[in-house]
Amino acid sequence: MTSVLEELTWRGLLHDATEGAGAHLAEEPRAVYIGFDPTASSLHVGNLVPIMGLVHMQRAGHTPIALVGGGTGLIGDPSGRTAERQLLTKEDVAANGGGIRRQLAHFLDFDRGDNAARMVNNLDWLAEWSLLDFLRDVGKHFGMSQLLAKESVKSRLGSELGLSFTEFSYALLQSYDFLELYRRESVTVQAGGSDQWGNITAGTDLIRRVDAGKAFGVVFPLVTNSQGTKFGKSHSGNVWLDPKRTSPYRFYQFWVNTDDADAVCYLKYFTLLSREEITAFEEQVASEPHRRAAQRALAEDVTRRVHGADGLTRAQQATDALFGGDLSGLGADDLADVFSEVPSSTVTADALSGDGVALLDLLDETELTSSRGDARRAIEGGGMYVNNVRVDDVDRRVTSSDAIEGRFVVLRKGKKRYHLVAAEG
RNA sequence: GGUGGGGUACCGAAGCGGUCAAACGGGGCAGACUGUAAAUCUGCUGGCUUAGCCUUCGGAGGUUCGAAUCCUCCCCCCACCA
Repeated sequence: MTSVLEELTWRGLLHDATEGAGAHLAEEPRAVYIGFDPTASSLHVGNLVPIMGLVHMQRAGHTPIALVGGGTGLIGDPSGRTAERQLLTKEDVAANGGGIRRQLAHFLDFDRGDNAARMVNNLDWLAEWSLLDFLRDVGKHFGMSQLLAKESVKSRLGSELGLSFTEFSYALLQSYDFLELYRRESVTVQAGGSDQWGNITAGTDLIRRVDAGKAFGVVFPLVTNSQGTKFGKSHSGNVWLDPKRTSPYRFYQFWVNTDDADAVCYLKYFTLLSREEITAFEEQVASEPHRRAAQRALAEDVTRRVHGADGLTRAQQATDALFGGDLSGLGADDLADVFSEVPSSTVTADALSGDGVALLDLLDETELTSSRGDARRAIEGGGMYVNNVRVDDVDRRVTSSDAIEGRFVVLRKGKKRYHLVAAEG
């Protein structure tokens, strides 16, 4: 058995662990679980740390169990939340759980003999409880002073937004999940983000009290970037693992754009590269930063895992074409291929004939600019390009002579944001 | 319930009868330099049919030639007292 906590430690993935967790995990194969909130039908890059946590557990010989909070998702976890949550419907939760399982399959092996990953849904056991039984059998073991002392509860009680009884009860449900998994699947370790520490230790306490059992908790750090801003957001919002929500191209670009200061850290977090390989990249970042070898390796590794070799290839082709600069060598078919990853809109071929259509009108149909005033300013500021040629006239018109092979016009704002306009009809 | 302070654009925060689409800072966007990085510097940052016009300063009325600024009522926050 390799020591999984040692592995997590050098990768910077270990934030805290309950006493004895390291020895417990080093001793023999265990079952480890992490809960995922089914608030959306897709996971996003913010979930990658816990996912990688499970990956490391499986590689070390433990059995990873992903719990989808079908029951708890109906309640909502107050941890790290400033306001009461919207409640999800049961149908939402069920559908979202299915999406999450498909994505986890890219990371975890669900077929591997001894320690295949498993997926469980806490709705399966939480739904069976009656309120009276739950209060008698589970609630009885929780002291109010301990519950009130939890950071997530304290901060919400102090704020004007308050905390409903529903969300307050969340810790009981999560604790009970741990107990249930301890009993039915012999799960002895729960992992999660550092914000889950309170919920996890509440679970280990419950197991000790009710079953006199030993259970452990391991938590990962919250990922930040060197700017101290939130990780996992791009200009278009969350970066999702679902290619329908975030195209492989944009996903790849998200990683390529990682700061130098964060690149090595992210390689440790999000890839399975060895210590030696990562050290080599660290040296490259220092000696020849302009090559951006670490960022490329990071983007390549993560994109391949999430979107497959095929998705990676398409993302890289698009990148080469777009950042190579010159579009003139590309035919319409190449363009269509490359830009399949990029947002697009259509215009009728008729509209482009003669005087064509005002660029401002064309931009109205895109998400490149938020208003005509915004579009005007972008052009005046020299930040707008047609077919990679800077536009210097606010009243620029786009005609059929701009359309490559009569089919496509490429709009670009700034260095990186592209939009493809297809002529139809 | 009483007293005092306050609600201004994405956020923080000035302004307290005209020169206010509203200082300044942050954030965001773009440009320059670079390496699709960071830092730095520059410009922009309500909408539109853009030398002009329209809608904004908690809400509704009012005074005035003219209101974010004055008055009335209402709503909401904060502090202290009860």
